[in-house]
Amino acid sequence: MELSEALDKIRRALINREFTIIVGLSEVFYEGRASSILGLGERVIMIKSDYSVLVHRPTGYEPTNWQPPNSKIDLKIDDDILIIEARRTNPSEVLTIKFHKVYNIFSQKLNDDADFSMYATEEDMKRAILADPSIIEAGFKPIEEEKKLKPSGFIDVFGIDSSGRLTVIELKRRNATVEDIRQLVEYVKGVEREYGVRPRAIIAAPGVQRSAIREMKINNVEFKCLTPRKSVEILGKKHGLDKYVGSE
Amino acid sequence: MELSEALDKIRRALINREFTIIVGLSEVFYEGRASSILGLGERVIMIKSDYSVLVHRPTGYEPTNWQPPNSKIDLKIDDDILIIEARRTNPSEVLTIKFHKVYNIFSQKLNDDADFSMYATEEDMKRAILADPSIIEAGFKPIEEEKKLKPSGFIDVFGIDSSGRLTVIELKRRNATVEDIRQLVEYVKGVEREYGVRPRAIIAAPGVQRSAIREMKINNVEFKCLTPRKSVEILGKKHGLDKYVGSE
DNA sequence: CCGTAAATTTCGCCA
DNA sequence: TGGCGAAGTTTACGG
Repeated sequence: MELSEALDKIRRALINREFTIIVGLSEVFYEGRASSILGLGERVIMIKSDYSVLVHRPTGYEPTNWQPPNSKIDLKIDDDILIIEARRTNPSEVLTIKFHKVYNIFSQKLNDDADFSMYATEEDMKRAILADPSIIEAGFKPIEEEKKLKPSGFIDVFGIDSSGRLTVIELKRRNATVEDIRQLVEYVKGVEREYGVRPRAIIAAPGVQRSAIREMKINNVEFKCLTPRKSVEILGKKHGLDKYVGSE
Repeated sequence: MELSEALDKIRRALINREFTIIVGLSEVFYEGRASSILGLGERVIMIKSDYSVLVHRPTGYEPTNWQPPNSKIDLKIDDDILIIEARRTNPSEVLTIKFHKVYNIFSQKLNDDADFSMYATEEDMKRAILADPSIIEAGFKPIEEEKKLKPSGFIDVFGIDSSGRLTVIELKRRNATVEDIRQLVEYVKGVEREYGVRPRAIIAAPGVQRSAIREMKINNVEFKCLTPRKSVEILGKKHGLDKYVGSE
């Protein structure tokens, strides 16, 4: 495709805030928080209607380079090269894409107002505990969620156990790491500063990494197995899902 | 576009491991580590040559749904709906895209063997200190990089200061947070366990968050201002890399 | 705006 | 393969 024709097409598409996809042979440069250079190769560039820019190579989940929404996009042709420059400020960053060849351009105004719902998040685990505190243990009573601690941090679930002892619960939707345990221990210290008594500490997660177990023993952290999936079942959302997705 | 024609096109493209882009009206379902439902809307689906799948809405950096490389992709038409199913195992996850309409399909084999180079990373900061330890302070001598600690963790740079005192340096390419300071303090404790003496602790970063300053004072953590950009400059003077950086 | 933490984080390194 | 930590992390939700 002629580069001048490509430039016109892209310019029109951007003015109309169309979803724009450019396929071609390009080099990519980035300068901002870091710097990067991507040599000449065939790849796909997407410019979305919010003026975010993504550079995708033929493999991998992540874009190699990008610019977030509301970037300022400039187009020009220089020395038979189509240059797309996407700038943002704060932090000041510039993404420069140099197309040596443009194979194909697609652009279209896309309409997408659909709801996106995600289940089996850490938030669902918290809601399950609040809905049925006995899944932690019999007699557990939540006092507060997202309790703010003095210097910094938020306790996921703060409550009292059946013997009236203050209890700090940290939730993780994946196996807990040593870092997660340290975070929980910091919360324990925060509660101790505020109340003058050392609370129980419970990590509620699907599992615990080996290295974290050591840290748990040292700091008297208890483990309660709780998975995101189980939490969703407790919340009774499973039915809403499996009419769409076959359960096996 | 006829869905049967679309299916044929996509099937051929996948067999040939072409970069495939499908634009149309779709619903998206995900079931695996979590679950999600995305209602009917116009969006762009990319299937890369490594069989990774990305679902992009008209705005935002992130794909709303995806499947990583090497997913198993099945196509079928059911009730006048084109269904693309991408499965992976370990963890078991399935992404289901239901196209009610397909507006456009692009597919092409893309060739991209280019090098990707990133500068001004945390790794560059470490290399800069090893190349010129005086940027930490006069007389500083690195002993070890990425020193492994007993229970867990790696010290970025481990060394001795001009008075012979053990020194632990934690690097951050961005302003240090209270979590970063706590991580550093854990490393200090690890060194104390191993050597029986409490080392100096230095956080080397462009800056420090307000809340982190409190944590630094409590734990006697020192701050040394070092930016990724400055580090690259130092490396450039020593190794002639500056022809890549700052050339605009 | 900063601060805090989640995320289907992903990715890369290394044992 | 699993643990460990960085990332131009991004995104969301507070104050």
